[in-house]
Amino acid sequence: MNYWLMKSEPTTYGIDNLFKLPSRTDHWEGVRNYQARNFMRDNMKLHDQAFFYHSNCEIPGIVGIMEIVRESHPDLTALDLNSQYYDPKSTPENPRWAMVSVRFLEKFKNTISLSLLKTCSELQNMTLLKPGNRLSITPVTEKEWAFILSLKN
DNA sequence: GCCAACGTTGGC
DNA sequence: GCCAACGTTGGC
Repeated sequence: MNYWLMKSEPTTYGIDNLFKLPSRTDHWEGVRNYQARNFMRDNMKLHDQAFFYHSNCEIPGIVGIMEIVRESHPDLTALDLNSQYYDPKSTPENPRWAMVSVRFLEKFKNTISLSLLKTCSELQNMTLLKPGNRLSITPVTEKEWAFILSLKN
C-alpha cells in the first residue's frame, strides 16, 4: 500500500465538504499539473491512503485521512465549458486530465500544522517540505506516515 | 497582499 | 530547443 498527501484550499474544498457528503466519497477533480496527475494516474492504487492537507489558509497543515476508492479515470470537468477547470486541450478522445475517487476516513481533532511538521527531524526528507515544492499531490513514505500519525492528539 | 519558486506558453 | 514572459501556488 502507498501513502500520499493531497492538498486543497479549504475555501474551495475542505475536508468538511467531503465529510458532509452522504457517501463521504468524491472525485479529486481539478488537478492541472502533470506531475500531480501522473501520481494519480500511474501510482495511486485502490485502498492507498492519503492525508488531506489544507493549503493557503490560516493554519496550513494535515487535517485528516482519506482512502482511494477508485483508481484513475478521466477528469471530465476538463471538458465542461462551464467548469473553472475547463481545458480546451482536453478532448473526449484524449481526456488529458485524470482523477481518482476518495473516501473520508478520519478528521483529526487538531490540525497537524505545517509549522509543526517543519520542526520534525524525522520528516526532513519529506517531499512536502522540500524547498520550493508546490505539488498538490506528493508521495509519503510509510515511516513518514506512521510518524505523522503519532503527532495526532 | 506580497513575492519567491516553479510551471507553461509560444515566438524565434 | 531555447528562453522570456506570463500565470499559478501557497506560505507568510
